[in-house]
Amino acid sequence: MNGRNGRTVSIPTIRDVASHAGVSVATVSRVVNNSLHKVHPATRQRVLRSVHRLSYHPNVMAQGLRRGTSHSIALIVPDISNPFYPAIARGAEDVARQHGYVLVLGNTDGDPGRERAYLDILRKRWVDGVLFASAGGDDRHLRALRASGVPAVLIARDVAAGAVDTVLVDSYAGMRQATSHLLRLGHRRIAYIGGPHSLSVARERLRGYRQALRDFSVPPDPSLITSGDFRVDGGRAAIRRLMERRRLFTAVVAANDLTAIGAMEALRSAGRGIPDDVAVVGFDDIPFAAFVDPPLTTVAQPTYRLGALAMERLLALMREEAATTRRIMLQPQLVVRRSCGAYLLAGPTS
Amino acid sequence: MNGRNGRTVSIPTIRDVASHAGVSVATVSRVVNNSLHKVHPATRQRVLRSVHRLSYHPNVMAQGLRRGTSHSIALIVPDISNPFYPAIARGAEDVARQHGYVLVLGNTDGDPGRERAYLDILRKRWVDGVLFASAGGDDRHLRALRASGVPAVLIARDVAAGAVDTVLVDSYAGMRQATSHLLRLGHRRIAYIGGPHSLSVARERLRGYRQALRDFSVPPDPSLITSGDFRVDGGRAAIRRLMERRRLFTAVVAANDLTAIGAMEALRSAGRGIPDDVAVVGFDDIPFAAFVDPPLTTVAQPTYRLGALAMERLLALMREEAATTRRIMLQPQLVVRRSCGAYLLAGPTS
DNA sequence: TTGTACGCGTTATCAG
DNA sequence: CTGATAACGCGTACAA
Repeated sequence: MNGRNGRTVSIPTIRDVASHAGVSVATVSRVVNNSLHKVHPATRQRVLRSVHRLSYHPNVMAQGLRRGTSHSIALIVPDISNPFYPAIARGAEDVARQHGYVLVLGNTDGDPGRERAYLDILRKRWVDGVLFASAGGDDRHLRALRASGVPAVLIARDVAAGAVDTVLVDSYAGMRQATSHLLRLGHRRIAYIGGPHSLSVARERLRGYRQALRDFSVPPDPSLITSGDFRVDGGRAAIRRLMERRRLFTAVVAANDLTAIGAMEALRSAGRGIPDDVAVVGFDDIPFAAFVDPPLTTVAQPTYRLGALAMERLLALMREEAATTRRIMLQPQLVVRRSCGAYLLAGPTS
Repeated sequence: MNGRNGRTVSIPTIRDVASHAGVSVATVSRVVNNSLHKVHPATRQRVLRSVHRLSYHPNVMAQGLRRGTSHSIALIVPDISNPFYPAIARGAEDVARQHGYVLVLGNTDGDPGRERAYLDILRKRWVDGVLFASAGGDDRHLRALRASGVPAVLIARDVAAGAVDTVLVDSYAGMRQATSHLLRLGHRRIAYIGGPHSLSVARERLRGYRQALRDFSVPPDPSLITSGDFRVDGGRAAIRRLMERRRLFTAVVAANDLTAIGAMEALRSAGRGIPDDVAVVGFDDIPFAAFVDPPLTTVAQPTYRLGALAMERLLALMREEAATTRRIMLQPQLVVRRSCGAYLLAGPTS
């Protein structure tokens, strides 16, 4: 009887192995843990054979109780069904699994209360580390996390307080790259539809747009800079505003993909061609730019790598190889799907 | 010292609470576990106060070791970055969290070896239950799982052997509904682009198409029934084949969204209008039908509910309320985004 | 109604 | 090199 559902499958313990091999539990433990403690090769073989014979696996719970470790790592995101996160989760899980850890997934909807609650739960569960995609710029939870001593890596979001490891995508560089592409194609009057100013990614993207103009010595026209809400409606509304005010532009840069889709829609229904007439650029966080019509050139974010790298960093932290806290910036990449100059780029939009 | 990273935050144990409240550990245990064992109201209050005062939380590891339970549930999917799964994960996690469980996420890429390996890991970890989205029709792992006594619920896939609880979306009904809609609009020559015959969902969808024709007394034309690969290319190729052979049709039903997109593309580049000329129907598993141009009417799968329901069923199973193994079929819903008769429907495509 | 003491399976310390 | 044994924190017979 092992307490599992009435089934009476007797799972072998370290003691079973010990008696089967005719040694003590201590020796078995030393063997299975590759302890630096010397153990006679012959004995080791005997033990190993018994382990295999009984198909013994150490009880993770007991190990955890003893070592204060659970061999599990949490990934906390606002919402896994937001298309920005699944690839991150996949990257993180792949690396975790390779290192013998399992991934615990938590959704917070970006609600600070739920974020805090989850962090509490994880502490209770002796999670060995946390990958945290916070929603807001609020860093109090991080402080708490830090204080509790659980290694943590922040992903996809920037936080003012620099005392925590971070892995994110370079919004600034991405948008600079996208805007430069339009400029190289000859566009000079490029409208910008940004995101909410409260989000650092939105601010960074705008900065990238501005820098690109500067690079090409094009004076920025404030009347072409408007902002949306990272949703389709925002893009639609922004274009309508621009057209009502009779602004002239030959291209549009949108702060994310949904905004770009809204913009394209509004442009089209106003009778302007895409992309013969107007080039649209967005910053996409949803991997479906290829299926939009017309298919959009995309500055894709390396979300899988982001997850994988963050996990690797976290593991390093857990091994105490964390000499100093780092801030890792991944570069998004321009994926040209058509030559005419319409794009999408990507970033979390919640 | 609690073994966590050298931090010396002393986490209170049940003994701390006991001494703080001036009672024995047994009493504390009885209180925090709402044991049926009688305990004096006054004593209970004292204990509760101490618990709160010290912010005591039972050590999950120790509980687990003692009770053979981990308060965690695994969700095993082929690939979380396949857009069909994130909403399922979200639904499952929401329900799990409400019941005090955490969700462990695993990706198998549909590889039987990896599926098996993961199931092994989970057994070792004393996971309390498993939500399993197998890739193939292979049910050996399920047998193994079943044999190990871990409660399990199969999701999104059908499996021949009926001895396991299953929650899935009714592919047959969905496709019948979609096809009927086209028939009601007056279409009679409706091409069908199916999925790989090895997948039961593909077979079910074809069956739904056929039934709809029968419902309307339209004799099925075998030359209009072709098959794809659940990818964009398959849809494209299928349409080209049909047109090369000069088949006449006024509508297309595709077995999934990507196929439908390919079909639309091929139709358009052949100079046929969408949807004025041809109505396209797919079965979509990727929630972006709204962003395709023209936006597609969709028979959407209730993936969130699928995850939530499966988790609820699993919890019932774990509470041994599983009188008999059940097979729960969720109905997909037609979401009409345009009146003209172009659609997408959804299902897992891996 | 409350308390004592054992065991869950491991690991680490200390003697041999 | 090996073995006995004391924790780790909790739940629960059993005794009081």
